[in-house]
Amino acid sequence: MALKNKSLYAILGILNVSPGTGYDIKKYCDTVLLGFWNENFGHIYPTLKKMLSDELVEIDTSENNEKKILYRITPKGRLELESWLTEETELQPMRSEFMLKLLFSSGQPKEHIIKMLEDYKQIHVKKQEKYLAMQHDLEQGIEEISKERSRFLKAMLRRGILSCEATICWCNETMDAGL
Amino acid sequence: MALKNKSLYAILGILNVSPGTGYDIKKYCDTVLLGFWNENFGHIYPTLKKMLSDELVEIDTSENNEKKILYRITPKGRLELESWLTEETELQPMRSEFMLKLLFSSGQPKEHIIKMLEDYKQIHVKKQEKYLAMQHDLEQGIEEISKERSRFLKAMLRRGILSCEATICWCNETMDAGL
DNA sequence: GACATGTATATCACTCTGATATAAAATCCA
DNA sequence: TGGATTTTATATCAGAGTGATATACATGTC
Repeated sequence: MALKNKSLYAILGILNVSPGTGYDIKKYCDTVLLGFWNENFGHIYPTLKKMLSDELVEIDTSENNEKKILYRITPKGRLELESWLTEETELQPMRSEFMLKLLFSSGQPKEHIIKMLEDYKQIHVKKQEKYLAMQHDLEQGIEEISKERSRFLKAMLRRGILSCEATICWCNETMDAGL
Repeated sequence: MALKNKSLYAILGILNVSPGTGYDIKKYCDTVLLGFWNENFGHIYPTLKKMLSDELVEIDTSENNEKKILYRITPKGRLELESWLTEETELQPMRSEFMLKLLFSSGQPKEHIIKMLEDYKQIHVKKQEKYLAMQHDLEQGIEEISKERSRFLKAMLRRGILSCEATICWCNETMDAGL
């Protein structure tokens, strides 16, 4: 199977919520997707152009702001999104620079390894706090979202919180064990 | 800062354990690194060539198996590895296709979403079982490794186990909540 | 002896990344 | 009012990283 452009599906999914510019798509990834999906302009714009020629998206001409290009998903695009949504997801390979570095740190002084773990822990403590705050806001209903979508967002937040929890626990455990 | 070739550090770290071929490096990633670090031949071979011209590695001519190219880390390479080992590690962005798909599945039938979660859970149950078996083997001392390195391997395994645990818990919780 | 698997190197098209350039509009604040 | 900064917006580039594929010899096995 040929390599698949995954950004295409992210874009279809986002435009299916509401039409938007390339910039909007990037912003959506950085906020709503809670860091679970990274996207770059250097990939968004060329992909949008390709999607346009493949008729998966079209340009919304209602708002003709010269510079701004508003994309909308087409029925063909919705079909493509649906087919991705129903197909099985394979686990993608990981590249954890931290874990790589840790394994090769067996010769490093103990204090340095403890510092590594402490820094890593702090990053996840901060991340978890951010998720908890967002969870709180979502429960207070500060932002206007449909009940349906809010359930999915809550599940994603919960995932982030549990994942940080596991990492923090592991850091503590590993530091207590003396490496 | 320019984009950094991380494979270079993985290769330096591996060759610092013992000299090896490009093939050995790939095998090390697939086994010892427990899936925490993915590497491709398509990147290993060109990177090794570049490292050779940068004098970070050299060719071990003791075993002249014609076809086989045995690389060894140089003092310059060891210096480069050391500098990477002591510098801070930033958290790299994530791309979880599963989480992306989940968020866009709010319109899908409930049974389909439950199946998605169940499949995802099973993948992590299997993965955790594999880690547990390896942990058991390591404790039995089946493989010959130094005490020092074994401590680091145990920490990595523990990380994998806890991470799977968190994912499995989240899947159960999310399925029980009915979405 | 045929067939499959493992070891080994290499290349290709394509995906993805982060830096950088450019410029207009909105916001800040003094 | 005006200057400075931030936000919005598009675009390109070199280089990192991916997975498929080709080739070929060695080893194991049935």
